[in-house]
Amino acid sequence: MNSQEVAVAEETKLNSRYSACLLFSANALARAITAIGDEEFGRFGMCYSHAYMLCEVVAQPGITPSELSETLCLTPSTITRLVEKLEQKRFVRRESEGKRTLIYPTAEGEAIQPEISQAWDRVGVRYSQVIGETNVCQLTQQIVKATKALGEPV
Amino acid sequence: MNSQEVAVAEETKLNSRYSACLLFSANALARAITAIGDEEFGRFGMCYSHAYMLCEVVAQPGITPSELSETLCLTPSTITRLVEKLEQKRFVRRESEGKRTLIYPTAEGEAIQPEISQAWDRVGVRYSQVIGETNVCQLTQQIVKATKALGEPV
DNA sequence: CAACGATATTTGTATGTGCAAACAATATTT
DNA sequence: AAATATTGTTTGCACATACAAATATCGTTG
Repeated sequence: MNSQEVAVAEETKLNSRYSACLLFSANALARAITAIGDEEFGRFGMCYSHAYMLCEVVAQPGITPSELSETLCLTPSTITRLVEKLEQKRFVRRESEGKRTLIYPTAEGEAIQPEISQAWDRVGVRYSQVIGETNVCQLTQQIVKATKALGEPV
Repeated sequence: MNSQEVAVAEETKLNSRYSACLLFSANALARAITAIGDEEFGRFGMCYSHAYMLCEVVAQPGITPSELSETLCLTPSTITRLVEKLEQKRFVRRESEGKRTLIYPTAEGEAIQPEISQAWDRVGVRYSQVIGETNVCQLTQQIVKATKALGEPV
């Protein structure tokens, strides 16, 4: 909290400021972390979601959008858009099977996946440098816990 | 981590999976928290950023975009867009002063601000219900710390 | 087996956000 | 005092994401 925020906190309830703070810092953290990711994956013309998605497709050829939606914590429609982009870059291809869609890596996709993995490693190193290795684990665990709690029915 | 992710983790380096996990869960958390906020502020046709911005403008009439950018952890261009929307809703007005722009609340803006504050309270209550009161504080502190660390020059 | 409900995916539309460039005004240097 | 650099704000463009509606297919029930 900066001095301005503290001043505001005195006028209103501290409790609500905390919520505001959590909301903002959670988004700010996500943006800051994403920035590091995008910096690494930008050279492939990807964002972190594409990068993770490609790894999943290589690891599980024939994976469906629904499964990806679950794994990536993203809406099916978002998955479609991400797959489109990856398809346009010739890293994956789609195959219709009934009402489902199976997603397979192309040769190019398989070829580039190791580089993507290396980029993930670099991202990890950079997090640790900035946040501290133990903090990364703690933070991740706490965030995962909170996210799970929020994901459950209220 | 679900069973699929665990399987993947065994194939690649665990370390890099942790980074992936942090990146994703940070974004997932931000989305989940934002969803609660938007639910409360949606009735005003606002997102949480508008809501917080309006509170800041009421608290500090004549605040500039730069200052808001600092407080809200958002890019100046984003601030411009948010102010435009708030202006269009007649909650704030802009006044040019040299190269700066001063933002003032309108009467409507001042009138609605208490309702917004109440919405912030409700958001806080809902967080506590789901995540747990003590966890909210811990999580917020840890996130703020990490965000600050990431904001500093590397 | 035909009809209807459930599930999987895609498309249309909208939004918050950021980057880079364009302005506009102030500050600094020569 | 003129030229140049710096600072503050806005605009153009792009992107990840979500929601709601439209399709398409599958499963189930009458």
